[in-house]
Formats: sequence, structure tokens, C-alpha cells
Amino acid sequence: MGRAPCCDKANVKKGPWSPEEDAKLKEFINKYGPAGNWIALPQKAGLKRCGKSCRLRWLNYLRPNIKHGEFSDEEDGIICTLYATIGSRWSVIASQLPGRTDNDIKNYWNTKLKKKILGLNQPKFQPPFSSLSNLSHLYTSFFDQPRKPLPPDSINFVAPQNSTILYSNTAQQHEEFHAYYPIKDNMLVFGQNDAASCSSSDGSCSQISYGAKDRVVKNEQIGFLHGFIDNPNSLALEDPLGSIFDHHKQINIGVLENSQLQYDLEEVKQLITSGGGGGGGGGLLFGDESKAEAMGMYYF
DNA sequence: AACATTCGCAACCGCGAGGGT
DNA sequence: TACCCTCGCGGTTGCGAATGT
Repeated sequence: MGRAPCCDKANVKKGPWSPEEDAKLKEFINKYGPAGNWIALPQKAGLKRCGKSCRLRWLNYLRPNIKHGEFSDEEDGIICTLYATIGSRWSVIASQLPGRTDNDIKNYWNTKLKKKILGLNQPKFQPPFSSLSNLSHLYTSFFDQPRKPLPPDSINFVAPQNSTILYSNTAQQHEEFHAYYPIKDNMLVFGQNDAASCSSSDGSCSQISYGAKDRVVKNEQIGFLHGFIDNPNSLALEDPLGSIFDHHKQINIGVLENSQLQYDLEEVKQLITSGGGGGGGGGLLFGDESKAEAMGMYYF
């Protein structure tokens, strides 16, 4: 037995909305407000449409203050940053861009922005992040990977000073992780990398981080991706949690709940690029490409 | 000019979450 | 607490427009 349909499909119109339908929907909502029962709305408004269709039409097109047209560089930056942080949670991303809808952003990302970033053929050792386009060599690696959903409790924890936060992918790892990093104060902080675990004895870096902890903690406004590219060798030697981290390509992802972006693009870029900063931080380069690839690492 | 292909965007669909009963 | 119903989300589809051959 399948799910009951949300409306009578046989008597419902599909496809593009006509100006008359738009006018009816607008008029009804202006009169009675958008809140209430979307399923019952079409009948009340005299529309032969599914309630879900009405809702979508209103939210994505008819609602006041909807912004159409080109995205600005600043919006591009915000979308990129948030996508790197939280993945394809378009509604969350849309909440940071007034006037833009999740559908709009999703379409923009899939058709333009992704290509804009990924389509650029950047040399591998370009100095990172001198402009937005230079994000490409970083994002290429991330976007090639399937995005994992946030674990339900990946928000709301505070990591101790000078520690590495890691989101582990198995239940057991997750348990160990939270045993090590207690949840408190209804706040998430992305940790500044532990200097010891950042650099291995041969000088290569095993981690990257985006965003400096002091900025995040101080402002409590924005969380950035804290990426982790593990080097099992250096971790085993230098990180007390190395045993947990012995899988390649683990990425810790989180975002402050109800966060508000309050940085301009330059600051966002700055945050992204300031993986280091203040007492040991992330780096980007592995010393040896073939070694990195053999170990299944990202390589920049 | 005609046809094929690609692109961009609006709309659809199915699912999970959450509230109400 | 189990079930039902609606909402909201993210992935996908379909179609007209634009571009290429």
C-alpha cells in the first residue's frame, strides 16, 4: 500500500501557472494570509491546483520581496561558504540570503555556480584564496565527494581549547567522539587545530581547517567547515585520537544553529583562508603528491 | 533555415519531521 | 503511543529558450 496522494490528481492542473491563476492565489493570500492549510487553500481560492503546488508557487515566485536575477559576488561567496560548511541544505543557505529562495539557490548552484568554481583549471599549488575563483582547487576535492548529512547531534557542542573536532562516520566513532568532546552550553565551536596534530615530523600537514576558533567563539555567529584530511602516520604518532581517525577523507561538518552571517565577503574569505592563525592551525599542502594519492588523501 | 543539443528554471515528487488527536 | 495529516525539504524532471551544427 502506497502513500495516500496529497490531492485528487485527476482533477488537478499541472504545469506552468497562468497569470489568472497567479492572480487568484495572490488575491486569496493577500486577503487571508499565507498561513493555514495549504491543502485546503486551492478549493477555497477556486484553483484547480494541488496545495503543494500553490505553496511552492507562492514561496518561490509570488511572495513579496522575492529577488530575481543575477546573484552578486557576495551572494556567491556566501553560497560557496555555506555549501562547503553544511552541504546541500538549501533552505538554510536561503535563510542567509534575503529574497532568495531555496529553489533559486539550488538551481543557481547546479547550473552555474558549481561550474563557475569547478570549471576553472587551477594549478595545484596556486597560493590559496587570493580571490573567489581560487577556491576552485579546494572545492573541486570536496564536491567530488558525496555529501554526508549532518549527524543529528553535530550541533551543540563545545570543544576544548587546542583540540581537533571530528565528526566520525560510524556510530562507535561517534560515541567515542562525544565521550571526548562533551556537549554543553547549546553552542557549537569549530576547533582550531591542535598544533601537534597539524604537522607531522616530516613537515607535511595532515589537516586543513577553515575559520579560526577565536572568531567563531567570539562572535558566535558563523560556523565554518572544519575539514580534516588525515594522515594516519602523523596522527597515530601525534594525535591522542588517532585511533579514531584512521580512515581517510573524514570531514567534520557543523554549523551554528540559527547563525547569522555578519561578515562581508572579504571577511568570509579571510576566515576561510585563516585555517592557521593564533597558535597552530591547519595547512593545506601535502609534501608528496604520489604518497598522498596512494594514501587516499586529498591533495592540493 | 532546419534540426539537434544544451542550458536554465519552474514545477513536480516522494520522503521525513513534527504536531494534533 | 500509534496513527493521521500537513508542511517543508531536497532531488529530479520537463519544457521552452538559447546555442551549435
